[in-house]
Amino acid sequence: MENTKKTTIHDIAEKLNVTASTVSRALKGNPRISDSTKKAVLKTARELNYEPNHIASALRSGRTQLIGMLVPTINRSFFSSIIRGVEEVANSLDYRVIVSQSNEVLDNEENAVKAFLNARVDGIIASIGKNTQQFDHYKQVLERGLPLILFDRTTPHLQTGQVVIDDYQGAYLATTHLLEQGCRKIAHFTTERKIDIYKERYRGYLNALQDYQVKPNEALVFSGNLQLEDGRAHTKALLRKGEAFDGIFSASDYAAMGAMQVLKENGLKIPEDVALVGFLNEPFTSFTDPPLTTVNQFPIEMGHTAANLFFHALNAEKKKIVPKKTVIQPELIIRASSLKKKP
Amino acid sequence: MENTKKTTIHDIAEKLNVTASTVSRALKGNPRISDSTKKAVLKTARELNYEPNHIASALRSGRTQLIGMLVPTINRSFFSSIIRGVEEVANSLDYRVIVSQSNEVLDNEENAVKAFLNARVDGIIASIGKNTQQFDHYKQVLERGLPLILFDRTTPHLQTGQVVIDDYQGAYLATTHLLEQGCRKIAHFTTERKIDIYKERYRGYLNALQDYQVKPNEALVFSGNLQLEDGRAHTKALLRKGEAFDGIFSASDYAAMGAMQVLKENGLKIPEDVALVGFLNEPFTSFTDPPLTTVNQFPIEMGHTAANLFFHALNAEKKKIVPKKTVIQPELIIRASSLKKKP
DNA sequence: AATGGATATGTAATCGATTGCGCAATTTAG
DNA sequence: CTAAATTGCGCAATCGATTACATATCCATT
Repeated sequence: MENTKKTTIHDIAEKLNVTASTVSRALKGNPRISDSTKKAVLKTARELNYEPNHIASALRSGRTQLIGMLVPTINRSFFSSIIRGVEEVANSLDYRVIVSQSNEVLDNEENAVKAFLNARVDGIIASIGKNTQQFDHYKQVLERGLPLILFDRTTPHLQTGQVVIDDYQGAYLATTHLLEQGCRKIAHFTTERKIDIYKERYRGYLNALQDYQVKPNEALVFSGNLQLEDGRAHTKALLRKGEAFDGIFSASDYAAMGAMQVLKENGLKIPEDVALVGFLNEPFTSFTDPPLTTVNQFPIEMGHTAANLFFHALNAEKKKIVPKKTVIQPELIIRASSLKKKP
Repeated sequence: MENTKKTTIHDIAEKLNVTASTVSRALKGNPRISDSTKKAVLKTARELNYEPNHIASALRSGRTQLIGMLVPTINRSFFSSIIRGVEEVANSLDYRVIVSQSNEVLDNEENAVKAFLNARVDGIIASIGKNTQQFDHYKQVLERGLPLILFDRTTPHLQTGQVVIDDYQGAYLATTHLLEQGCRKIAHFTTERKIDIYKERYRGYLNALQDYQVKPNEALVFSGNLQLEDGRAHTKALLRKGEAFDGIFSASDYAAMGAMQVLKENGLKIPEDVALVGFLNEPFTSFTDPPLTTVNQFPIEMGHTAANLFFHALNAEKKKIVPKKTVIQPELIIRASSLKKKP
């Protein structure tokens, strides 16, 4: 209904016999404009159902109020929760979030960043691909002076804001918990991937063992892709080898789930025979039987933090702030899969 | 490196001694430009590392290459998968996707739509809130002549493109499957919500019973919010009442999960004593014990379809096309929770 | 009365690309 | 060989808001 034409500041200006610049200033609360005209402008703006054209504003001012957000996979709980967290903060500040996914492919990653830049986003929040070793596309972002915040999957090759959880601590908590439950032969599922987070989890595992005077056993450490099938294969290998084990700390919930399946198929009791701990708090972990003990990464909070860092960097602009790195402390969610001693 | 200044079509024009309009046309492949100048333009564009400014283009042309996507909750598997599907198609056509979430709150929904319009998106793909009964904000989108595609949660109050799954058929398949497994006293978990999809599932349930000459029993139908706790409560109520039942078809996986928990807690065997079928194919359903039979809604494909409808509507523009409604056929995923007869 | 300084608003360029209109130059038709 | 059509490109306005700079008015100061 009403006019199909959108009203612009010129329409308001005409109606009030002032110029568009006055209207623009009035709408922005410029102190050089008298209160009376400000009021009048606001009033007719409302009457004419004025809505600012962000595109025109963006062209002139160079600020689009858009954040480009790049994740490996949109439809994975961890990432979609982070998107949610970012969206919540961005929305409250009248910013909007463009999402793209890389599917862990460098080419997609580069194209997405380029598309973001062409869309003239005000900055980028991203988690880098598993196999990405080349960071020129991100460097371009920084060279343009745009804020870049990395989360979860970060790299030391980029001097910029980062949000990660303390993977070491998460793994340490998980392993310590197994040790406290009486486990002494604890297997670990990890990956060869050159991502720091898995190295950190491995380190946490080793240090926990050390702190309990348990000698690490290389035969209990398995490397793969941390998917369900990997967990199944590792567990079968463990059983086949006859290597004694009474606990498994998997760096991924999926692999832990694979272990749970194979253990149950072989008539082993969880946690009595083998206690099990995963990592990431995937939504399914509370629904397994027994429910899976895991490490919560607080993804929504991670999204909030990433967004806050983003806006901090955005406001600092040229002031050359030192890139901030925020480390979120994980939480061990203890469920039945590892709880031998009833409290 | 290089210039910090972005190169524009004017820079290219200057270097070639032509005007910006010629450059613009050349880049767009306008047939009125000779092949030789086109080649020259392309060449220097590459040399100068030219990247088009979408904002400027958007202001003049009125097309932003942006799609506003509104979902109730970003971090739910069903919705994030649809976002993924939309993003895939949009990306391949050089469109970008802005996401927002309503959290099922009308106010958020209205604000998100308004924000999309202010960002001058080329159209909107949305799933309406559970409690939304007021559609003026969507009508404004249509009045502006922008494409609006609704998915999953739709309404007859809006004449526009829609993508839904055949909820009736999904429920019919599910219930028929239980009947074929020998169940005759099948409970149903549903909701009072005024959303068509649940009514359709109820209808599918009833019709399947009818086709098998099973008389519906009102005492076996439970209405709630379809969350885990609701499923638990309904199942406990069933057991308490002593109402005999040998199967449950839940309109949600979460409620089905609640049922599974309570049944197991009460020493009942699944599927021998009670066969169980859910709806939605939540990721956790394959990890429960026993794995949960459920109905696949093909969310990624639904996203693809929504995006395709969107672009169809976008290209049709003023040609006043009849709003298309696409119905996706669901698939029953049969797992151990309902499989009494081993095939 | 002349000068200075606020205060309030106007002028016009600008952001970068797009596009209707116009006009040469060249080709084709008759 | 001239008129008409086509080809290739320039001119300039435009999208809507922003902003550096200029200007006008009014009051206060000396």
